[in-house]
Amino acid sequence: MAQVEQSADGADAGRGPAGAGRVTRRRARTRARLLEAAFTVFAEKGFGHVSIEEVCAAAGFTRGAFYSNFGTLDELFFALYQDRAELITAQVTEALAQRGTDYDVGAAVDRVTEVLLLDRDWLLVKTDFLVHAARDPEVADALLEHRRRLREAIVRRLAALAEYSELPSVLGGAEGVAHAFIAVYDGVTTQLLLDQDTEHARAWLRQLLMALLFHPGAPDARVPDDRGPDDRVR
Amino acid sequence: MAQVEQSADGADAGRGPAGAGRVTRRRARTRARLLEAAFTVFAEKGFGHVSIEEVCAAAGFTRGAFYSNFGTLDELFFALYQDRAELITAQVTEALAQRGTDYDVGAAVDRVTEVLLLDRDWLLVKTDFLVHAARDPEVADALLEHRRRLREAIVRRLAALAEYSELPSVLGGAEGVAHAFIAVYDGVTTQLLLDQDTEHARAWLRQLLMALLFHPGAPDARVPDDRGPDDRVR
DNA sequence: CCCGTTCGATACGTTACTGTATCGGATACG
DNA sequence: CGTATCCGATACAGTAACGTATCGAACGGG
Repeated sequence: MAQVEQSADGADAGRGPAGAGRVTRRRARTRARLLEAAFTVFAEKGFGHVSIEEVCAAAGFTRGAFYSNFGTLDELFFALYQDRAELITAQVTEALAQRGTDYDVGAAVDRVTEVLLLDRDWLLVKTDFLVHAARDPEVADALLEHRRRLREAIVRRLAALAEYSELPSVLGGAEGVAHAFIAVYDGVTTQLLLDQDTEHARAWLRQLLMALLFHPGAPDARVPDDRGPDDRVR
Repeated sequence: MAQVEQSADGADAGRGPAGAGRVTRRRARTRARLLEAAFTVFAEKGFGHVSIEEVCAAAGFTRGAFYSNFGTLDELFFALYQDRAELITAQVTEALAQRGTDYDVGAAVDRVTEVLLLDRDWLLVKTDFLVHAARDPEVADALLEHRRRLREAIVRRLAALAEYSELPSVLGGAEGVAHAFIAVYDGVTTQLLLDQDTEHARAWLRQLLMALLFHPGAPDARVPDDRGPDDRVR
């Protein structure tokens, strides 16, 4: 399914005879309510077991409101993910940025895991979205882009850290470490979705990240090739 | 949804007035064909966007065959996962076991990643199942049990390895390393689902596993608590 | 305060899929 | 080879959700 509509503000995705949409205020509110309701319903039942009607009912609307704002459920899901992902990215970036008081990575790691693992509903929706993206290249691109931004934030922080502490070379510098971080995060998320033990997941994630970070750069460790890990679609 | 039916052979899950089911031969064949078809269809569209009719059509049956063998789509999905998971577990166990010629972990790692990352369809279905399990404790238990078996196989291999090479203590011995392996595997899987680059994923997984494995056990690395990672549901 | 525009509710026809009940052919067994 | 049983196909009724077209009310600019 094509996911166009990256107009500046992101509103006016539905139909609208307006070529250049007149904004309107109420519209934005109902749209927001729909997204909010969709988040709840998706988290509870999972995308794919949710009907348009259900979302509308949860938001206190009828389908009329939906079709006025979106074309398909996919489109709504996409918008929903974009919104939330942007939020998370901002939070993580901020958590990584605030290093006024301490140069201790541990604290930064804690702040980030807090943001990333706290909301189970978000993890559920995010995973649903992953499954969705895995079958649609356009959606996958959006998700990869989101991950790229997150990774960049991490890389920036790592670069700062590298000034006084060496990064493990086995993984290929800051980029590699950031990649590893995200992989580990994804892995811990998977486990958390199953055992529902947030505290344990956070502790475990912290442990893994620290282990990766303070891996003494054994120069002779066998690496399969010298190509740095990056995102390449197809 | 309750997932009972763990009768010895696994057949006779549908209805059947037979208290102790007469096996029958044809039944098993159609059941297998249904599962096979379901796998394909699920991989392509994702569970949740698949109707009973679709599965039946793909298998060359009508719904009569389905309702004779299963009660719900969930039930079929569960059976499907069980079958495949068992297969994978066996393959991995075997890949880990065959160490006659070499004591090089690298080779073992390669064999395992081969099994685990080769089949994209399986990854898709598996992730779908994860999403499903995340919302149903009974299903989650089954998945966790599968992961436990996999982990055990890894632990056995690591124990053998530990005889002549020390394992990193930061992660908490063989159990911890095995946990970390699985986390990393899950993480790489996520990335692979998005970028579709199997070769890269395998190389990257290998690199991460090796890094974890040969992490010199820095004894003073901060660990959040001394509790070893394990599976606790709820 | 008024009027044109926009938005969401309502009504309607349509479709896809469900679950059950029944039937005829295949199957296993003596 | 005959027969009781099993199993999958078929027919049927019912339902939930879809997408559209239309209408009245809220909205916001003048």
